[in-house]
Amino acid sequence: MKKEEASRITIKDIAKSLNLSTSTISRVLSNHPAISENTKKIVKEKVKEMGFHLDPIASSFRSKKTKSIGVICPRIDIEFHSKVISGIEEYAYHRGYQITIFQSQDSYHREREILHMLETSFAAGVIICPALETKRYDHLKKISKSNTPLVVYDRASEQLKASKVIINDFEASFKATSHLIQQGCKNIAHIAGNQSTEIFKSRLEGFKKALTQYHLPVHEHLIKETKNLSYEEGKVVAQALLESTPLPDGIVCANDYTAAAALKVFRNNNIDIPTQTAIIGFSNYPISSILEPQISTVDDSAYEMGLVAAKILIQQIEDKDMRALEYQEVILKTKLIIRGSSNRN
Amino acid sequence: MKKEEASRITIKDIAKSLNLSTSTISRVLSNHPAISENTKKIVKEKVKEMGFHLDPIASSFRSKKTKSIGVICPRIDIEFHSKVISGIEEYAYHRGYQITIFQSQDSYHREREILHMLETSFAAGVIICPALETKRYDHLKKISKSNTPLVVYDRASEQLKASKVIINDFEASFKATSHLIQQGCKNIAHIAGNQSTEIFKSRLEGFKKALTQYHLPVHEHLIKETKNLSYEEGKVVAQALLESTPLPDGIVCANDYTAAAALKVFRNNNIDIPTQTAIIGFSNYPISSILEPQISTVDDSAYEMGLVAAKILIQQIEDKDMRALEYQEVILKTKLIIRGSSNRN
DNA sequence: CTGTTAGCGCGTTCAT
DNA sequence: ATGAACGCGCTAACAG
Repeated sequence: MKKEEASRITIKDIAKSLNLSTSTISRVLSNHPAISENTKKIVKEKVKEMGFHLDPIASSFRSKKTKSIGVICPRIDIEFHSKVISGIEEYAYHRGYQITIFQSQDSYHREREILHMLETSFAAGVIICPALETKRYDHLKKISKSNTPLVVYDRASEQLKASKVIINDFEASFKATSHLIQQGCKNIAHIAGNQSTEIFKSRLEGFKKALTQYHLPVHEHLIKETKNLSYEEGKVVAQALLESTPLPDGIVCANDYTAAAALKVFRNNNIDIPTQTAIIGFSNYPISSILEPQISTVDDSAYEMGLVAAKILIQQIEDKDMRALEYQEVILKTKLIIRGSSNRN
Repeated sequence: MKKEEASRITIKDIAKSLNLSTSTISRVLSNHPAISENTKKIVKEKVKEMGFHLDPIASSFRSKKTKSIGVICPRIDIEFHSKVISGIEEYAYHRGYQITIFQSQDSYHREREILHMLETSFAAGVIICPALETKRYDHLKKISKSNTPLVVYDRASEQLKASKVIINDFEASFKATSHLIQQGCKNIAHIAGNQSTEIFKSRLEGFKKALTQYHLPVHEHLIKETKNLSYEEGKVVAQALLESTPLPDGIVCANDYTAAAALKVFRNNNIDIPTQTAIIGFSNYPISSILEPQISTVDDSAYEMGLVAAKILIQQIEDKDMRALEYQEVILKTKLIIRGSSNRN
């Protein structure tokens, strides 16, 4: 009695049962052009009949290529990143790629470690939002030089020459500020993010630019920097703003948590929003549409950012012509969402 | 002139440079017992000196084992799941595992497809929160039988015999309801989740049990089922509750979005929260602590759920004794978080 | 258009 | 305690 090995069906098995060579099977399975329509059909039928699937590991081993995209973000459970990743996964899935996710926890060291791992495991490509701690970019350049396509999203330093998907934070903030000015605000404050991060610098710059453009003075004491734009920090700085005279009649916040905090602190002190002070946030988080009044904000296109990041990455992976390019930058549209907290009409 | 191939260093290279065989190197690298302390030391030094790393693909190819955990969830950008995944990643990372993430989009078909993929790519294990559509579990049983450890989290049907990490939804809801009763509520409503999902059924059951335990009547017209517990749906059913007489003096909501909606609708109609109507939510989402008054809720230990899921999965992967077990269930503690929306003292 | 041949880098016998 | 030799399943020259 032969022992019935319940072992995996291989390319060899179909080759044998069809009196063809393994290479032919392999070629059919990888859509090689030089294959007759007829054998193509026969092979595909047999493959289905026998329920065969390529062993992806063996395949990667041989070709030194995988279908796996490494994604590195600071933390997965931050709304913005989870939306981006959702977009990446959705696009990648339909293109037959898997995504492997890592959290840098905003640590430069951990980020390097992960990148090194990805390099030695033949990741098809890497999508990354650099850690806050990251100020040098040689590890990114290194993986890029090792012929692994790289796309950076959101926090993309200008020093870093690599493909990027970003929003125009400067312009978004400029638009938000201009909107408040158009609502009649003349003494506008800004709750800013950590100024060691470029996107928050840009938001501050956009804010200032709008003021000067409309010939309004920039008051440094109305610009409050925070460490991480948390709700709690927001309350502290909002309290400080509340005590400045004259009272700011508008606040541009670098995210929705601080906007929510400002809204709460001001309302608790009987300042009417938006007539006495108008408020606008940034990111379009769920809370912004749940609070009363709803908070105006800038939609940051997070899901779309992930979609596009995956798209240009896969383009670079699959299209050799694209590899010739140094890099490409995609700037996504942002959308001003005007709600009760700033609408005086 | 020799061509300097910048090719990967292999186990062979260190073998040669040390006059040892490749098997010895391999053994050192996998902590084989039958190796002298001395050669162990020598090899390890050389490995470090040459900056060598095992090729994980070749290694997987040979051993039919990977260090990759497949994670399937409905959507990544739902707060609960992003927290769970964050916990999984954190634990897995420190144990040397990578996580590959998929979204089922609550589709049974897509879930099957992913699972099949995972099976043919030798995933070390799988962590899954089944899709809403999933009513049959043969695909899960199949992968489990194929010797791939499986852990289910959150939505774990009782029919499904597999390792699980869950919270006791029944008890959590019971506690939440009891709390309202202790605050003096006697005519309590429930905004329920989709009753085709077990966890939401359990929350409804826990709600009913608390009422009967305290000898309060269960009024069916005060139980409002929703499709997906969205904020918008919450507003609709809250409006309906507002119009019922007598007015409910307490509302137990199956999540925080509907609790936020109830809060808003009731307050807009000048019902004082919590004195006229007390409200409690479920999940401890950020909004619950930002609204005014803050919403009482039940913390669902999402991050910890991920941590534990990864832990018991890796245990089953690495410890053969654990494989002998049919399965294990872990029930996590939930914590009642009492805030302004229900605290009448 | 198709077959033949030769490994990829590693883990694992079976020797010694 | 160590080495020699084999082959996992597949792809990619090179032929023909």
